[in-house]
Amino acid sequence: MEYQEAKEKFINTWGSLGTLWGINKAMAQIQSLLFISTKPLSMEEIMEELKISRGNTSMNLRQLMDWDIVTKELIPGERKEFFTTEKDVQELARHIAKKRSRKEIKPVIKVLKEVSSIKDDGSAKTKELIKQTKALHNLAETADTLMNKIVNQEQNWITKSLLKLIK
Amino acid sequence: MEYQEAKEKFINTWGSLGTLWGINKAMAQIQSLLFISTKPLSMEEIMEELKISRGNTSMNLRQLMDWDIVTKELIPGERKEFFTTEKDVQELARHIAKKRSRKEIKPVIKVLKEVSSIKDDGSAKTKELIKQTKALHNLAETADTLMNKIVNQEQNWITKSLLKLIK
DNA sequence: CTAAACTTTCAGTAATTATTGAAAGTTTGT
DNA sequence: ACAAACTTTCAATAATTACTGAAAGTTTAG
Repeated sequence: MEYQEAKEKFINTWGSLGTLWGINKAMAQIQSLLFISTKPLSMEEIMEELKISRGNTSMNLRQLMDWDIVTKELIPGERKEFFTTEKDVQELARHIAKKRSRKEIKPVIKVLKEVSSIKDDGSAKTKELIKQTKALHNLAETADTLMNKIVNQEQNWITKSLLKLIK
Repeated sequence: MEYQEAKEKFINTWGSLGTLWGINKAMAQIQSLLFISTKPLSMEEIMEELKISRGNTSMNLRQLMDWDIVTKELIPGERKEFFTTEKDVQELARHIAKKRSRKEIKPVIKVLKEVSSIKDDGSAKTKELIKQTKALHNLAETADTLMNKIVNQEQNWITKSLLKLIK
């Protein structure tokens, strides 16, 4: 496989994976393009490479910056803006986990807590609702905590020793 | 909050979470309905409760069964089919993790391996592609392994001791 | 201050994904 | 074997989500 083919394969695969997990394709592709680029890229270059419009590029770059995954790079003497992505996969994972945890998981955990805290009126239906949402609340909280801890670099020794332990 | 309100809140929240993570709403809602039900439900009952069509119900039930999350229950004397979901959250998580790992993560890991194995032609671009996809491959494999191990009940003692360790 | 160089916004449109409903298919009791 | 009771399939349609392109906005150099 040649460079160009490998590059396209990577960008496409990453794009489809994104789609499957609720991340839009263009966003995933822009990120992956930056991820393997040797230098910061301008909007022009991204548009050209991925064959997407200016508007689309702009909006998705913004969201990537909002996720703290992509940053603007100002190159002296250049008027255009250039973009880079976090190149360290650990950091990358950390940012994504943090964002999705805060914006998606935590609110659900909150609802689970509320629902599982309704007054037990003694009926079987209510008992079941409480029991099951409690279990789910517990699982969600555990998974969320675990994910955040694992992905947090300061505690990285845990990950390492852990992996040795269970692999 | 009364039972009915709590129930609706739970089903809706779960449905939206599903959507966010690439699982369709009806599917997530059917599962959550069964999850808090005290008895197996018929297609009729599910349709009625969630206000969705027969076709939609049928297709999503099939997919849930395909994921081994929902099973048909044959009730003696009844001609209709009834459905139940796995009630144990650990089991539930295990089934979902297993399925998504096999169908979505593993294929991506394979591509990452291929791409990161291209011949190094000495150019900076190629070197970067190889380096970055290798790092990603490594992360993806680690995360996938970890998730599967954690979620696998046989090794559950690990999860427990792990949680004590890091919480 | 002005114009060129660039970025953002957003209404309109396209693409994708989910849902319906009715016809076709299947199973079961008699 | 027949028909009632039920489920599945799938073409049509609706709903959602993503993308475009051009107008509006912003920044910078002179």
